[in-house]
Amino acid sequence: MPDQVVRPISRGDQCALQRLSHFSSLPNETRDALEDICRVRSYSAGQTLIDADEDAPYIGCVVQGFLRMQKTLHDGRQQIVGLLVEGDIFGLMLNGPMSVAIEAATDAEICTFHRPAFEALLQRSTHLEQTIMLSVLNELDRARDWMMILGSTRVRGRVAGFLLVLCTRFAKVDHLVTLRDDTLSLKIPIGRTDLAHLLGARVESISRAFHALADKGCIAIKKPDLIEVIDLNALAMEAGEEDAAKFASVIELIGSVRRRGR
Amino acid sequence: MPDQVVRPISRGDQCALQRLSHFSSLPNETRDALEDICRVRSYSAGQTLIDADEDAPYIGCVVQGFLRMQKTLHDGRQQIVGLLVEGDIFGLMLNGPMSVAIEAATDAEICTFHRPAFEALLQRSTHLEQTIMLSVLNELDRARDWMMILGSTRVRGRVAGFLLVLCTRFAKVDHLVTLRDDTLSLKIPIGRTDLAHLLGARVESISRAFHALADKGCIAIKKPDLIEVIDLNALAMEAGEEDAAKFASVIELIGSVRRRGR
DNA sequence: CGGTATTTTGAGTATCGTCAAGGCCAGTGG
DNA sequence: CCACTGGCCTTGACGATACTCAAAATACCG
Repeated sequence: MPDQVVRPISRGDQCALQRLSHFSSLPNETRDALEDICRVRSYSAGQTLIDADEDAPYIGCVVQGFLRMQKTLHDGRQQIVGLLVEGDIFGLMLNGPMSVAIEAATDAEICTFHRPAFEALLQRSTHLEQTIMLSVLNELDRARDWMMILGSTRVRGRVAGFLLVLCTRFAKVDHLVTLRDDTLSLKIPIGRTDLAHLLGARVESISRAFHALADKGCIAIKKPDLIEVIDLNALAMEAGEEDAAKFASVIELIGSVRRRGR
Repeated sequence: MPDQVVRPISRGDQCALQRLSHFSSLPNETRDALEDICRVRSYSAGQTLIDADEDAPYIGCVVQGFLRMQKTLHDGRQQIVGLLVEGDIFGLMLNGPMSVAIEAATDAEICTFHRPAFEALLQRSTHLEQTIMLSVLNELDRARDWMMILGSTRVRGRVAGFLLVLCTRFAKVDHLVTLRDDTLSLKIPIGRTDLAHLLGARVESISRAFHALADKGCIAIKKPDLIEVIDLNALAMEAGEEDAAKFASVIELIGSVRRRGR
């Protein structure tokens, strides 16, 4: 395995920090200070960024790619407790070491901040502190979304819920969600195995659930990791979602992104 | 249903804010300011504190009792995404209304803070902001614990995991966990129905899981809501927990509390 | 003591986990 | 160019588990 690439932020990267929505609203001086203590690291899929029960060596912010937060049980079973995407901040902790490991689910690029320097900056900048607070609150909300999904008794429901979360929370990320000729396409960023660990099921059940949803006419499986949403309402129904209304806005959002993009 | 009781903080309550571990470390002036904008409210079991998708009218802190955070699905199914206990803070939100409803699971007493006043105070006191940050990070950690539990494929495992969380995270609360003559007793603060909503299963499955754990010699069911832990290791095994070592410390903690208590 | 809510039990069916085998695809090396 | 290989996804069969519906037992409260 090649050594991870580490380099200071350079001219080409400066837009990187600005691109992340969290930091774009910061005053310039704070952002400059952040860039000073920022190093860019590249990881390849499968690499471990932070071991469980290890002091996180730094505070990180995902620039590109997907990370998985996971806990391992004594019997080797693994449970994914969250996905980190572009713009997400990790490595914050209360006191002791955090209890989750962080691995690259895909090739990934992240900004890292030396912990003491970052915390010092946090003290000085109320703006930054609020930004971080928002990030944490947002993550808490996402964690509750995962709980909702895991609460579904049927695996079909959990997979449907996952797809809907992809449509909403991850809509703005990369090119995961696209709308083309009125068909909504989803690129699933993680493999079936990870999906199984995330949704609390076995790989086979996940596979069967996908095909069951396809048979019901909710989705079409173009490739294992490329899903077309045929009937959003039916999908929401399977997930037990309260209302498909909130997805209409998503569609609109996607549409506007597309219009803006070309 | 009787009107909820609302009253300003009074002499007898002043210890309440101090008792909450979060606030005890605050500088006196900040705590005084908090007490100025604090009102005590009492709710009885089943009352709704905050509706979903409603702007939380205040920021709250549980003084006594249990609250449940829950989301309701269109089909009436409910999923509990967290329990709030003594010392927990709720009502913080990022922008829009929060997406969870909060109800009293038992009779409860809470401190409420007028939102604008609280947020103003938050601006002025870095100490308070850090306190809140810790609280949120802690809650995030708990949410991940719930995810771990929900990830268990067997209901038995989820119930076992719930009992262990009760031993650890809720150990310091009220008199939920007691050690008497070397037997560890747990008082389960919520009924089977809520438990089912929390663990993503049906009431009947929860009941069967309890009795299955009893048959295996892990626990003894004295009353439906009163459990004796017979074999902590076996329980941890059922939950798939990494290591029972971390529970040894809990036992010790309980022991010390008991010693201190009498 | 009665009345209600909660918990438990039972029987039948659907779903899922498990084990095993097969298929698809990309990269490798002949 | 093709066969081979390894990883991932899918499919099938079977046993274990959980959900559903219904009813009984228990606890709780006045």
